[in-house]
Amino acid sequence: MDALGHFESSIKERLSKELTSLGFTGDFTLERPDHEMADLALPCFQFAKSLRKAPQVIAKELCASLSPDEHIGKVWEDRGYLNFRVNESLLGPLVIHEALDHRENFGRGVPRPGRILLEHTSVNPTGPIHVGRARNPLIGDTLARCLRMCGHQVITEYYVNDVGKQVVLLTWALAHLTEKDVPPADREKTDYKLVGYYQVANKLMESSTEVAAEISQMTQRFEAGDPDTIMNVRRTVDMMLDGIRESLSSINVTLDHYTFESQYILDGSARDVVERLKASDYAMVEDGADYLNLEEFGVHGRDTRFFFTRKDGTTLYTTRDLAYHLDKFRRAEQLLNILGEDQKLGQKQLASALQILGSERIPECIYYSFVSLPEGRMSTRKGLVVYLDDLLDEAVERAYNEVCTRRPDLDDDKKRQIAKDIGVSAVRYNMIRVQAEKQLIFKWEEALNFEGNSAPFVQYAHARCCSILRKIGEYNKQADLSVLSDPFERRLIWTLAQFPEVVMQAGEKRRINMLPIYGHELASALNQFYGAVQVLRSEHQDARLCLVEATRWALHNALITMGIAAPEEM
RNA sequence: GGGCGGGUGGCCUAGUCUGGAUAUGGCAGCAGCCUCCUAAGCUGCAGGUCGGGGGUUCGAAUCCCCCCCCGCCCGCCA
Repeated sequence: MDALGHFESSIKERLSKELTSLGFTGDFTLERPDHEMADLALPCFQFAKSLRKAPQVIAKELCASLSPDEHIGKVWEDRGYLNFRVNESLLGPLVIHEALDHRENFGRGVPRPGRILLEHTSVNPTGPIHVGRARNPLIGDTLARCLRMCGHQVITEYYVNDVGKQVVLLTWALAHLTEKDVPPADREKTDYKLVGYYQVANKLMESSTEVAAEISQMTQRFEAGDPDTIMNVRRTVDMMLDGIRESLSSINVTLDHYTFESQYILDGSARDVVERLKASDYAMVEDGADYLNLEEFGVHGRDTRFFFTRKDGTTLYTTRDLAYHLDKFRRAEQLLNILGEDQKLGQKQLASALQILGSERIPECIYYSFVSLPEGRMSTRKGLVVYLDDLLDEAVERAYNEVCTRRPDLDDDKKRQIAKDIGVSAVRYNMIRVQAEKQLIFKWEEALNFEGNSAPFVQYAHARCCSILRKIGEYNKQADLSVLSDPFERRLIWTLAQFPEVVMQAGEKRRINMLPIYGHELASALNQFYGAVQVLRSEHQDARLCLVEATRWALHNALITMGIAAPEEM
């Protein structure tokens, strides 16, 4: 357990004893109020009824029976609350040494059993990734980092949609068209180039019955499981994926595995799912097409019918997704999916079908709302779209201009490196700082914010720590830390002490937006300390250096957990 | 029509699961702070019917009911 946890549980235990002797048994809440007020607080209103005493009286009685000890620094009563100040002469040294000893691992949880397979991104490989879709990899990658920091073993995976008319059409296009048939691409990247081929082929298919027939035949061969056709399409998709991977990599997202949907046609497991579902009590047939009746599973109205084959007997996307989930459960104990909010019904149906198939586990899903533009929903066809690559370029360029005006002393390579660290991070931070369910309207000025609640703000605080530490070189890490007692130092220590708990909560509750919130809070505490307290050449230099370095590690680790660079200079 | 999710100062947002003290920050605005460890910073001011209405409670942004607004879904597509 982390330092703060020891304090909290010790105080809670003592309270529990005192409450029992007053006649109260059961659970109670101990809260962390605003730090100005107290470190921990016990609202005594919750005991008033069963003890038949006024809250103020209870608080006073508890206060009288509790004296400061190893963990309690101060205890007092205030309008029905029992307030605590933790024993700061113990907490400070404990937390600071914890950070100084563990450095990159400060805040890391103990290893936990069981593998988590986290599926994220999984965008259809039909074109470059746009900012609407980018929310998925950013949430997924950040959650993966966070869970790993918590001590979990996490495998990340992209489920590649290489089945369907769109990708077949694209494959046809690559076989029958050349560069001169298509308009020039916006970028020298495969995902941009392929879009032109797709558009031209799509027009051809609409105007020519011959082309349409060829594509239809290809699709049929594909669904019949013809290995050559499937591998051919897969090669096309892989080209598209190269471009997507490049974009993901530029925002610091990489995935462990890519699983192709067509695999479940090739290996017959989608067929197995069909056979097993057909044999179930919930299976029905309409006009040759099979479906499940999910009325018993709480799926209402028209949605109760969940089709898993076409009338020609071929499998559907959802059937293959079932095979995929059964496969995933063979590879991991726990499944996590990051999905757009449009997938909710499908996942409900999928979970029901998994139960029918006898699976004891279902995936846990995290849904996010779509990112739209002020003009409306993003649409490639309407040209209402902002590509991730363009956003990143713009962010890095703006960051470069900022670096040039602020740090003319640096050489150009250094400036470019810092610009990249800052620009990319600003975009990442802004996407993950808002809870996933909230709908997001993309605005350039917000996405490129470098001040206030932003990545550069947190990075800047980290760079400030590094700058101080760089100037001093060696210092005495065994300095007496009890001298750290002014309000800014105490505030910083208190915030620092929260870090392990924040990582744990962010991971376990799947609320990664706690990370940027905390990062901002810690950076803010450091900046206030920095403005008010002299470190170098001060009376308490070494003790303060310990605090600065401890803060440096917490900031560093918070940034890395968010997938954000932690530059030592900016 | 049904289901799910969101609604918090001009704008963005935390807190809602697990009810508690003056509702968290940021942006924009106004007023200050660089002979001193990086001013991407700091200090101060101003700005709020927590969508609306009922209810439960000693106490509601938080729980329950009704309503309003916004988003998403309701294909033998993927």
